[in-house]
Amino acid sequence: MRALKENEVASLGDQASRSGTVGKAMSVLDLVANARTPPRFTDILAQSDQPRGTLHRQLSILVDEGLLSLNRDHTYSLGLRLLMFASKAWAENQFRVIAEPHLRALHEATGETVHLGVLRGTEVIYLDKVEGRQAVRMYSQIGNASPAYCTGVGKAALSALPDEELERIAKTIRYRRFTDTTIVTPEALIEEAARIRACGNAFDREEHEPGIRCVAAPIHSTDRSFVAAISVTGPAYRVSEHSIATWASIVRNTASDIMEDMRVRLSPRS
Amino acid sequence: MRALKENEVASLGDQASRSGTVGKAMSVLDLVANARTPPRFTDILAQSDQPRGTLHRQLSILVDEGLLSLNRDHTYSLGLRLLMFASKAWAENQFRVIAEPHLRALHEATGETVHLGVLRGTEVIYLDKVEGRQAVRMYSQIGNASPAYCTGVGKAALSALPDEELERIAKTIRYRRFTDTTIVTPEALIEEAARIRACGNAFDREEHEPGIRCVAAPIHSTDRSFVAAISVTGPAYRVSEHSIATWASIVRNTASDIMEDMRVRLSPRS
DNA sequence: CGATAAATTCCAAATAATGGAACTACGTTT
DNA sequence: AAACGTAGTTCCATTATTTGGAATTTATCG
Repeated sequence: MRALKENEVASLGDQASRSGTVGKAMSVLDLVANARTPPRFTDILAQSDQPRGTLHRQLSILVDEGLLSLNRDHTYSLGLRLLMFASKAWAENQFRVIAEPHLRALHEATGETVHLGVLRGTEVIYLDKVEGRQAVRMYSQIGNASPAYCTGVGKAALSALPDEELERIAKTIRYRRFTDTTIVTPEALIEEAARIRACGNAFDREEHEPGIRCVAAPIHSTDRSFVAAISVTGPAYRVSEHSIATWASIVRNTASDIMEDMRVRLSPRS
Repeated sequence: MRALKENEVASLGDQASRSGTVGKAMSVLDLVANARTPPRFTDILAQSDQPRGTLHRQLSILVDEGLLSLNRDHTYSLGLRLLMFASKAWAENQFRVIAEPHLRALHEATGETVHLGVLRGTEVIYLDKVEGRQAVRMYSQIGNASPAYCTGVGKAALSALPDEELERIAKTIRYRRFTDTTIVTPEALIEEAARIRACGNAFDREEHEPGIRCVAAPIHSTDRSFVAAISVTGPAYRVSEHSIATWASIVRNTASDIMEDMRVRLSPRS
């Protein structure tokens, strides 16, 4: 059994395998989702802390429910029902709906790719994306989770958290150096958040991927229980430091327009 | 408790609320997903056959797991974790990956929107879409479920089912007349499937939406345990009956190319 | 402010999940 | 071809989780 102490904060971010049946089922889904290649029963068993019989039954249930699919070669992949759920989750997400026209406007103004991401634990989940030529696959990015500490959207969102929350999360993160400029300590991250609060923008200066530059600005609900961010991103060869600096205020303004719209449209009784 | 007889086929398609804890949880998700507007606790309670206490705890668990989110006004919406799962489900779906280049080629050849959908019970779920101008929102369609009996992709997929399966499903469907030409009886649907089998193409002649025309062709695994279809769709004002007829063979050929690719790449040990 | 409805908490009873072991299917080696 | 090993599946008494009615707290409206 998974050692899980009294004070189980079990905050999301890592694979939280709670005591409940649903939680266990989700842990199994996570295992399948995070596998490099569709795992076989034994592969999942090795990763999981559950006995054979139990795991097997859980998998069967997930397959029956359409959350997993069992391929002919006995490997498991995520099921189509998840797509159905996600499609509705996305289409009906009020925040996304409200932000959408602003994202389009921001794209018009800058000509570069615009992202909308929300913070979930130590990660940002991309909720929307507006780009010009559809060079990359559509659906790409949306739903993707990236580390918050080394992306423009992520750092902007973190900066909007209350101090204690920020500190707690900064300590929770397991830092990994992606490039020379990646932030790799809680202290540096908290400092960076202070800078972002001061100027209103987060910058990603090739901290996650070399060759990618980005300006972002935070968005939050009035009580900060919900934080998100928008960004403009582009390849370094096309987007100079100067362009980035120029866009900073437009991005900030777009962010506050979105917040204003949220305040109005998500007020008491909408 | 939900009356659910001995012979509970409980085939998917309608909201299958099984006995298991996970099944119940998914039923709750379905209720939220199918609500017109984010439901409050009481709204869900009214739809659900569960007692207050039980339902409330289930909702709490789903919120904790990130499958639902509880908005400030006490309404529930689908959670972001579903987006994360779906994003991986989509990106890693082998069938979709294999089909993708063929869909692109088909779009090049026709200039109209190409869809890829798989059959799930009485519905088709759109797995991919290739279109020219990104007039409509990206993400649109993908993950959407539509009735199989009145869409090109759906009818094509149904035609690929073994006879007994087709018959069983034809009887399960609850038909609804969308337009003048909508098929509304099991018999008519089975006849239509026979026609599709004979010529290799399904046509949607404004059966679901007026003003929309479509040619489709079925795709299936060798054992037909998995059936899908592709289609070319366009507005009637731009796409004549004649264009549709012209594209029929290209669509069929694309479908068989995809099947061939599947046979090769999804063979015993890939 | 008081009244009413909605949301949340509680805990003994009911039920579903557990997990070790036994069994089957399949592919590999001698 | 038989024996072996590995991967997958089934079984059922035990155990832990879910259940659900009622009581409590919190929000909403006149």
